[in-house]
Amino acid sequence: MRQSFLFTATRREAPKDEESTNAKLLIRGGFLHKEMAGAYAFLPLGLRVLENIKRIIREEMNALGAQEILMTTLQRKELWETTNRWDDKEVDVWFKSTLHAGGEVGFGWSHEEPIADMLKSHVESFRDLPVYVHQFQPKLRNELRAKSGIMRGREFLMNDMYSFDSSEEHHTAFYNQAIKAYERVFERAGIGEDTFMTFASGGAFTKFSHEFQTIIDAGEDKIYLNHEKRIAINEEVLNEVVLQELGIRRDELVEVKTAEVGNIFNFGTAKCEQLGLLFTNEAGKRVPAWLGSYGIGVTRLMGVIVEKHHDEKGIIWPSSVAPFRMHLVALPGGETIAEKLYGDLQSKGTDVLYDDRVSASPGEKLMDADLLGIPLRVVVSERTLKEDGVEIKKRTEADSQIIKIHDLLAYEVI
RNA sequence: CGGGGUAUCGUAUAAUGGUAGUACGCUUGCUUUGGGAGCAUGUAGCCUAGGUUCGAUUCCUAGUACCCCGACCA
Repeated sequence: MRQSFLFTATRREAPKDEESTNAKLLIRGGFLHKEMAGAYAFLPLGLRVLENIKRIIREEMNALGAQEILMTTLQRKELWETTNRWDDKEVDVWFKSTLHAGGEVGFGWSHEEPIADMLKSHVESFRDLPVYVHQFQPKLRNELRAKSGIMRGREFLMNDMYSFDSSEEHHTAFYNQAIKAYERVFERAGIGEDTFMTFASGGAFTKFSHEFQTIIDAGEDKIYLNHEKRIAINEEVLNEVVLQELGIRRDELVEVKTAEVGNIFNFGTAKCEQLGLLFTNEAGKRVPAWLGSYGIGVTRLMGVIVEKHHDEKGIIWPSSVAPFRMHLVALPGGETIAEKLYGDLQSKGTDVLYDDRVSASPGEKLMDADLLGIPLRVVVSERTLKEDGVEIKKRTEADSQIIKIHDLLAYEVI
């Protein structure tokens, strides 16, 4: 893409109404537009990043055998009443509205109920199970306080997956596979090293749920972690019994601040029983399915990546989620060759942003390149052409090098 | 929802009970070109409603919006 074509502007200064690093940098770079507190629009560059994150998640969920669906944002009051979760006293994040035609609707903050209910139309027998479904759904939550940029919004994108199994054995096996899949997602998204599966409170159905917590200063959670053993415990379940069960001593754990990027939850058969998602088993009996619920805050994940990967100059995208793999920058004297290279790179299929702006000064272009954080910067200028070359510099590194022009096309962009 | 704070050109900010200034941006022109170029030129602003006052962007009250801490959550 030509940068002259991109309608978004970069900003020298962060908006005064943003405190969080992720929002400051993403708005300065033109990735995001703030619509209101807790609601951000994704502009072309931001959308590219978001789609890259979604692609990683989608691939891993597909590999688990989950089929992608898209449920509705509008939800039925009656359905949520069956699980006693319509009342604002039970769920305090509901956005609700009334229909002109009469009746009330809710805006989806979760989709466990609608999905389980929907499956009643499709699951009759043990032969129909397992069913694994996932979706990328905007969630609307009437939070009392939105904060931390896209790490905690009133409107955000979630990947939620649900597993319906016919037996505890199958259910547990899938649950454990899902843990691995989640670890791969965070690894691929560039935060694997600092993301830990964390034992958290399990609610009414099981002892534990499992959270995926990323160490980060801007985090809202506190966990107790043993790096070597990679055991992490949310402070909400930290007690002697749990420590003993996990075979770890309190003094082996350190307290760290984290952000929760994922959560997986075992509902057992209770939720399906409540909702009447029953199937006929081998013995001809009607029994409830085993339900697992698995969430990744996709937009939060993007925020966490920025919090994790930036410096004072801007964002440093992991290449797996970067809006482009290469940033081709034409500086004075290099315009003609840069044009040609852009054409060649495009025909080769390289994912490249080309700074062809004639109005921007060299300094401005270089500052913008750092701010946008594309992994590989390629500068073409009079200076590099004297050596019959282009300058390449990784965003993660301070030093640049000159390579020959014809070598650029063979350069493997990672 | 409890507590604290803020609101001034597009952005970031300053000052002021009586005429609102600066920087960046943007316009136009000339000169420039490897870390947000220079000179000139033009452009554009006091959140809303009440109150106090001869007079309010400024003081007071309320509202609204936004930020932070807490509580709650991907």
